[in-house]
Amino acid sequence: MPELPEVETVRRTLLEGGLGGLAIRDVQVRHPGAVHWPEPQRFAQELRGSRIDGVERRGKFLLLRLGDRTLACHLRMTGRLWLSDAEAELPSHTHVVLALSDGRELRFRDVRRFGGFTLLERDGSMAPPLLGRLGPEPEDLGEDAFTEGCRRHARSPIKALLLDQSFVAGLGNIYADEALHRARVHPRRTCGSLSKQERRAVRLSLRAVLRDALGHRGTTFLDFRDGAGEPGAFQAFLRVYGRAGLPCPRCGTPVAKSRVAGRGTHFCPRCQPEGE
DNA sequence: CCACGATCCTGCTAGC
DNA sequence: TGCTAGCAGGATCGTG
Repeated sequence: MPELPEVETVRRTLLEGGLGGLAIRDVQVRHPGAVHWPEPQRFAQELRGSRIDGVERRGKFLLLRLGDRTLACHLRMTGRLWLSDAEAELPSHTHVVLALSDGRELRFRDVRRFGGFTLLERDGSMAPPLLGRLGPEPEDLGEDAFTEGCRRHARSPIKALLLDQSFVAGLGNIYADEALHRARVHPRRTCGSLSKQERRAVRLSLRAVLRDALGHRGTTFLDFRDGAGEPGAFQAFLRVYGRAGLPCPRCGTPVAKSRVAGRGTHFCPRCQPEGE
């Protein structure tokens, strides 16, 4: 499940692969559900001939700058976006293919079909609603904003707040669990119950775990591949996510798993006590 | 406004 | 061994 470090790794590898400056020569929409706006025919028509001036990221959105327009892509659960030789076999579930001016292709594949593209209109309308109300990047999440978020959602578990993209952009299930473990805060603790020190620990842990994960080019738990088709390496450094029953690397207590905020949630019952 | 459950989708796997 | 029910979850929508 691509989160901030994975999407940023895709962005960097697409640029390293030379995507910047190429033009889109042709557009093939093989599954219409992968194009959220506009209708596939107009989508293809409008992209044809556009030059890719840059590749940016905001939260978990990849943003391809095309002159005065922007093509937004969200990978959701299983989306992949990568540069490929046109001759390479087309994998199953490849929903969109952009033929590029150097003969290669930018391909989008998404087994679970949750992800896809939105072409942002020049006037800013028809952006994915979320894109307009994304919270700050984790690096820019300050103490005051964190405190305010905890006040507004005082009765929610802290994990739910971390997953709320309008509070902070880019976190998903893996890094929410990992950050809370580093901060020694139980995922079910309510936002309103956190002390100033605990809020600070969570906020700084977010930055730390995302920085470490980016340094290892993201986590490949099942599906993730970067813009060159390569997996990440951070899965070897996960402390709780996907490690139910295995020893906590800090204290040796078996990692527990339960449901918090409707999500599978991993934590160390000793390092992250639920009470207090 | 806020909290939470259902929903989408397909592949994997635990369990019978 | 083979089948199936349940699980995985990011974001949205509807309900209370």
